Amino acid sequence: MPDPNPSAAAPDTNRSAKGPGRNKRADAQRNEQTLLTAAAAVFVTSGVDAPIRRIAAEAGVGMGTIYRHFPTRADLVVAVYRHQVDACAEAGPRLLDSADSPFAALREWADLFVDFLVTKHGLANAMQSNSGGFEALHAYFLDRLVPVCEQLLDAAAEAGEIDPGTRAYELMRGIGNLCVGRDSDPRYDPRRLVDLLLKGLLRPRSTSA
Amino acid sequence: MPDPNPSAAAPDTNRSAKGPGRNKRADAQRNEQTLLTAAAAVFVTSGVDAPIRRIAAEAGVGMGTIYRHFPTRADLVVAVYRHQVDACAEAGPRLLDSADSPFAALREWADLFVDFLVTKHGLANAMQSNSGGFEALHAYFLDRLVPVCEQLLDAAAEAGEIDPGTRAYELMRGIGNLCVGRDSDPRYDPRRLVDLLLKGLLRPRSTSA
DNA sequence: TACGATACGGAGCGCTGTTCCGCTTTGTCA
DNA sequence: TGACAAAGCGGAACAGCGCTCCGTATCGTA
Repeated sequence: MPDPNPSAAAPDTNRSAKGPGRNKRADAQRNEQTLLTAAAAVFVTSGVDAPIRRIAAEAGVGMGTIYRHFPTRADLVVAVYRHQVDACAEAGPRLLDSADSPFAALREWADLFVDFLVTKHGLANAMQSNSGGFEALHAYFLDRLVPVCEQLLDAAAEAGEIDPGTRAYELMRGIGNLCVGRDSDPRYDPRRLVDLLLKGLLRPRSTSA
Repeated sequence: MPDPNPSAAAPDTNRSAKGPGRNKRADAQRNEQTLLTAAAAVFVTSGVDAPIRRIAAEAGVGMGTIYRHFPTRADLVVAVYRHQVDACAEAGPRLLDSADSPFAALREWADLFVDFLVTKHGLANAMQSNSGGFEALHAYFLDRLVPVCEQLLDAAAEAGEIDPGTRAYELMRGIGNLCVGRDSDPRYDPRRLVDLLLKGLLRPRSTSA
């Protein structure tokens, strides 16, 4: 959690009143984080309509805890969304350090990104009402993630692994489009196609060039 | 789930093969009609997601009867849709005979049409999957209803109640658009606006001209 | 350490979709 | 006409869900 954003009274972009509890008890804060992670995992496998019970079980908490932190399903989905955006954004630089190469980092990052898209697409359905808030979240998504993706692309290009020229927005949108459709048709695995897309970025290996 | 659903496959001009059961027992045929009428009424007040129990109660039948006739909710919604289209189409000429004037007939017809739109809009949500079948149903809707509306408009124009020129498709689409949104906000009553729209067609009464 | 305040867990309620089977109605045939 | 299989009906019963409520456990503080 690199950005705990402690007690500052600054005009916080958001969460000033609702976000990760500022004055909450330690266990409550822990549970909130646990819930966000667990919900994200469940969303990936069962969609954003997964039973509350299942999410509670995954997190190892009672249902009451979920309802206390996130009174409505939309609240939970939105919170997971933001959490995932943040996690994805923070993962970029970290992967760049830990992975074998910038391109490897990009592939790992894309994997996280695909997980996140499940939540993102589910969000649209879960928020048919207040579409205004949805657009704000989309803007947040772009602000945070495009630069990270850009950074990964640049690093890979600088390392000579891929040709420069492909832009982050375009790539992210392409990945996003590959992931539309909530069916679990075994004949269509978005992840496989995303990997293909990424491999397409690669320059021919020097051995063959 | 590529379900081999025969009802959505062929947009049969009408009931030649699937409609009100040809070889069914008399009581079964009666029940099917009763159900279609009852479901339509419930849809208007509670939307297409109304509990099956409520529809069964409205029709005065058991739940088993609904499931026997319409295995899935989509089946029921589609059947109601067709039924409503037919009813609306047949009501046009009848109202022209029975109402005080062609314009009065048009207003009454519009009232039926607004009821029907609830089902129509619900249909889009209920058929997110096989959108192909949906387009076929929409075509059926246009084929059957536009001519009827045209007839009503022409009759009113011929009687000198309204100015000629307004086309049926445009009017129907206008009414349809006034009815979007499923909220039961008391501040927005589509029916009131539709009535306004229709009054707008009227020529000034001869007394003032 | 002692004691509110805070948060937790999950049993319980009411609602839903869906199935299943004993009973009723219908159509037919002698 | 009466009898009898087949077709159809009703609704109890089951399973799964969202959501609430309150006795209990944990935390932070004096």
